[in-house]
Amino acid sequence: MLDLAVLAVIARGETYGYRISADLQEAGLGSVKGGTLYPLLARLEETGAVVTTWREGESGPGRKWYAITPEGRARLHDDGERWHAFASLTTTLIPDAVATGDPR
Amino acid sequence: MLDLAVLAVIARGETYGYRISADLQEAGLGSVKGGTLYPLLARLEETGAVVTTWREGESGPGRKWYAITPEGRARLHDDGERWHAFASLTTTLIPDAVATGDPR
DNA sequence: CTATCTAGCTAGGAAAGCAACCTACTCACT
DNA sequence: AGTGAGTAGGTTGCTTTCCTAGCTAGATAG
Repeated sequence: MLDLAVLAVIARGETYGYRISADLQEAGLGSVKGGTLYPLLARLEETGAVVTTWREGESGPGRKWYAITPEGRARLHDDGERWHAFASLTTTLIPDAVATGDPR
Repeated sequence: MLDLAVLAVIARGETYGYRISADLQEAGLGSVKGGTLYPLLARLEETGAVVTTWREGESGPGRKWYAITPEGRARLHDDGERWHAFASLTTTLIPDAVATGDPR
């Protein structure tokens, strides 16, 4: 699922790992740790959802830039819909149950 | 997360493992396997979210009935809200990104 | 008497996340 | 000159979760 969120961030424009982490945090998804993010990004690259280019930093260390591919965009679209369907299902199932037997 | 869905099903009324599995399937969450469900139910019981009573079957094998506790209901309420918030965040993040750069 | 359905459970392995740690570069302050 | 903070990338090892596969056992149908 996090894969999807990261892919969504990359889809908004070419970016790099450290900033993706900051963006996710800002979006309210909490701090995604390095041990989570970098293996995840490597998976996205392996499966062809993104491509990377290394660029030396004018100031600070070099950055690995990630750009989404057409395959990545297709995956974002499809998995996004499946995620949406799943989220809808659960968010109806759960409050229903809370209401059903809630004796307050 | 599945914990939450199972807890939601139990909250609708006392039930047993095999039927929970069928209910989840019917709800559209796919078939939850025994190797997933029974350890999960054991966790729910260990953490006090549910209590169990064993009843011999009039027809067929005995069944272990699961009933939700007040603690379980509180957890369903709290975790349900957190899940809802999370689902809302992601479902806005993802279609936004799909729309942003979609060049069809 | 075997097959199938109901019902519960275990064992083993794969995947994902997390905490902790490491490298390396830049800049500011001391 | 040295220390610390911030930026940026990465690895290692642990734990949890889920799945596949299998087991036990009662009831029922062929």
